[in-house]
Amino acid sequence: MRPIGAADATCQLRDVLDRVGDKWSVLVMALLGGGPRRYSELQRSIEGISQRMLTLTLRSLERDGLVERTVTPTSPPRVDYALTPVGETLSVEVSSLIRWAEEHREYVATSRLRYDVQTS
Amino acid sequence: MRPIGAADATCQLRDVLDRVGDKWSVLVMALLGGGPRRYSELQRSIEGISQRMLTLTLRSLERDGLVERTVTPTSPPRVDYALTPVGETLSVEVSSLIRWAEEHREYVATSRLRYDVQTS
DNA sequence: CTGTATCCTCATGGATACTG
DNA sequence: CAGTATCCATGAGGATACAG
Repeated sequence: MRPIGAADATCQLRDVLDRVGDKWSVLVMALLGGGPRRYSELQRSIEGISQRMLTLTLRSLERDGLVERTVTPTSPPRVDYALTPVGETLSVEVSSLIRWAEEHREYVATSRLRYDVQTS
Repeated sequence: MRPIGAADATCQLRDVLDRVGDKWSVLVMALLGGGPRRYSELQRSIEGISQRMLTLTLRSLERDGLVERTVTPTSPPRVDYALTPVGETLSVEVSSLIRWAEEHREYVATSRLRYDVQTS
């Protein structure tokens, strides 16, 4: 069996997983799954994200062809972000991951407590 | 609408997503989804993981109640790792994420090329 | 074989200030 | 409003050596 995550030319699983696994992409994708959003909406909706990271995250997602950026050159400018068709398919996965996290965070918290007690 | 990822006591989405989003957990979970594995099997199967990170990843997953560790005190010792029932449910999500990555890595690669060309 | 212990590097990402 | 530019701290994670 070929090692998983092998760094050869055909399998750049790592590349894609790294992007999905960064700190903010999952949350951004999930939000855009609910429809297009403006830059400021995203910033308000995502607790704790800095301007810098929101921009970097959106640029990466755009670069990967998952998000589309639309500028309306009014004054002040308006920029909307929306999922591309492929982005939609990823947002489905991502939403289901978030649902898992919500459904099991209590179990995880309890497990951690027990583990920490037993190993201390 | 309450911000997603809010850091209050009831919503520790961040906590769980951080664990899932680290560099190796996803791959470990996916492998264990195929059944119990020995420490050395995991190390061989995951391209590029260091001993340190494999151990840390397994400890975290165990702490979260997602993986169970079984020591057989032979000489040399044998240690098997298996998913817990809740771990199984996560490994399903994770496998489906990996499948997405495999199915779309070509699209992502192409998108990146185009983006880099256009913005250079 | 299955780890632990150190050391050290580098990239992630936060804070802040500034701009069209 | 929607960014960019800079600086900087932190910690994730690799390399290596050692141990039960």
